[in-house]
Amino acid sequence: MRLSKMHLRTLREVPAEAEIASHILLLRTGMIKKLVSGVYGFMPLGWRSVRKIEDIVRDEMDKAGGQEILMSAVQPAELWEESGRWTQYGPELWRLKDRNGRDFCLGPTHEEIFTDIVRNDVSSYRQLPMNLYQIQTKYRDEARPRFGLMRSREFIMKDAYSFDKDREGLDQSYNDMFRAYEKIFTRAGLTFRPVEADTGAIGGSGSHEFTALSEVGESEIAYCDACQMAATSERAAFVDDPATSEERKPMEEVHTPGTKTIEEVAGFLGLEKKQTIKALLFVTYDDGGEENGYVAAFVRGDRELNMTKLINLLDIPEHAIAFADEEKLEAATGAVGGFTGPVGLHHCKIVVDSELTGQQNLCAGACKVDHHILNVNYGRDYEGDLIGDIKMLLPQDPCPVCGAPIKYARGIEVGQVFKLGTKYSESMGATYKDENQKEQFIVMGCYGIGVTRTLAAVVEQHHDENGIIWPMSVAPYHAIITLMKPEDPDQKALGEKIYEELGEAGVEVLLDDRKERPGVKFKDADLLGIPVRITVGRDAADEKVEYKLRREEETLSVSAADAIAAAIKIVNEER
RNA sequence: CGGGGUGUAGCGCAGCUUGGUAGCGCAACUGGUUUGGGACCAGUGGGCCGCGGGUUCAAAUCCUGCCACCCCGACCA
Repeated sequence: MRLSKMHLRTLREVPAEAEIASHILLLRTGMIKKLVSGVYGFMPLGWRSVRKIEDIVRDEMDKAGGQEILMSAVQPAELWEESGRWTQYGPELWRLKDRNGRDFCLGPTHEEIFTDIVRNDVSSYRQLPMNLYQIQTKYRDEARPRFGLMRSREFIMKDAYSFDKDREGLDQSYNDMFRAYEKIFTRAGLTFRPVEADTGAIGGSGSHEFTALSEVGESEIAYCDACQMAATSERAAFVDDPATSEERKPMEEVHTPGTKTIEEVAGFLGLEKKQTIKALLFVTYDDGGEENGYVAAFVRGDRELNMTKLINLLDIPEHAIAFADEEKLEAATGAVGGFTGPVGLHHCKIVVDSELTGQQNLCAGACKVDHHILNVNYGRDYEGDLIGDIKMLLPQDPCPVCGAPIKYARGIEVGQVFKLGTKYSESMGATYKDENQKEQFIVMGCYGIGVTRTLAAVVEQHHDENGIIWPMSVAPYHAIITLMKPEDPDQKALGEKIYEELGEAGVEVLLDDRKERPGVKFKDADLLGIPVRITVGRDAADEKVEYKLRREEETLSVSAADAIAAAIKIVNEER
């Protein structure tokens, strides 16, 4: 491609709307264009990189036994009603009506559609296992689109679904996908980490996220250097402090004026934070959005509540719970803001962190203004409706696997794999006949990769202050030939010759033949970050050029023939 | 959804406090001089000043309602 003919518009200045490197650089290189908040279009260079990622994904998916299909982004509400997600999914589901008032949505994901295909087409164990995937535009009406392609309302996703006879088959399919994902992200040039993840609203029994490490990432992962443990912060399990066997003392109400926070109470009474009980109060909503109950969650004073774990324990959708309005709650349950404890609460579901059941003589709120109770003991003084691990694993806490101190890192979630099990096949009736002519539910898995988010993650990990530094596999072009003076006959001839020969060798090459000053071309070449850079200038008459691989490498003065050979070699090694 | 900020030429911004009918840099176009790291000179074109309502002889500027966009938080298969 000749730059003089290409639709390319680079920006000299940083667009006001962008804050992080990938967003700034994708806009400055003219690779993406914003239409409205969270909706982007791809210009020639941007689209080429998207397709590079798609092709890596296709290649590895096909090798892992997947078959590519393409379903519509428009989905009828009926299927979502069958699975129960039409009401469960919440406002992120982009809903629309046709002219007759019939309900549809733009697919945020396609479990219902793929389950529907398979329940119609699959009837025998002989047809299983099967893996179908598509690369397609997805829609999620995000509350807050952010950072360009990182969190957008329209984005390109690869979604795959596996269909197996049983759990063992699913485990195999899941592992195949897991390995394919490792290859895909490695080929895309990402530094990433697979981490155990929560299954969220999509449901199911097991999941990993593939997280590209980055400070600007929105995912938080807890990991351990001493062993292989790595999990999202909301998923990471916690091993409770060992139960103590202190003698249980009688409860004692104490006057603790103005001590609303754990720090204040502990300080006032001369206790450690771990000797207290922290209360968190929530209101829950039914499907119609009406309030239908209260929840009080209790964790040890030195712990933090993990909302995801709480929601999973309660087994309710994410949007069905919110922090409670204190005054309303007080009338209904006896809770008092800042002085709520598990003793004396009523009309309220009580959720107790498992750790509290083994600890003696703790201090809790008395459900009475300016009062706390000492020596509260689980079993004797209060009980929970639900008991489980509802606390965050924080940095320095002991690793649940090996006990070493936990570390935290941030990252961009570029892919996720789920074991769905029979959640959708049961709700939607997807069955097959086994060898004994018995009807069985198909066991499913689903596997997503955010293609456009992966592009953003690659730029986030591969750039410097002058521009993008593409890995070969994802670069829009492999090489760029810069003509210093395109009107100089020697330069023009040599440039064209190199352009020809590289093209014939299968190298994707740009020829910068624009009538611009050298500085402009160099700045654009830096910004675009095409890996192989060949500059044709004053030594063109002697068939000599400058050759450079990426910005960190040295610039070499070599013959045109050597530059061509070097370019072909490196492109074939790294593509 | 809560808090904060911003909307003026394709991009980046000034003007608004103190109303008088819009300006700078970059980009674009013409001519000339330049030519190895975002050139220079001269000239040209381009604006419903986010949208509506109000105050006023007069509104980019003051009042008011709405909308859009960005950031923090809530939320996020």
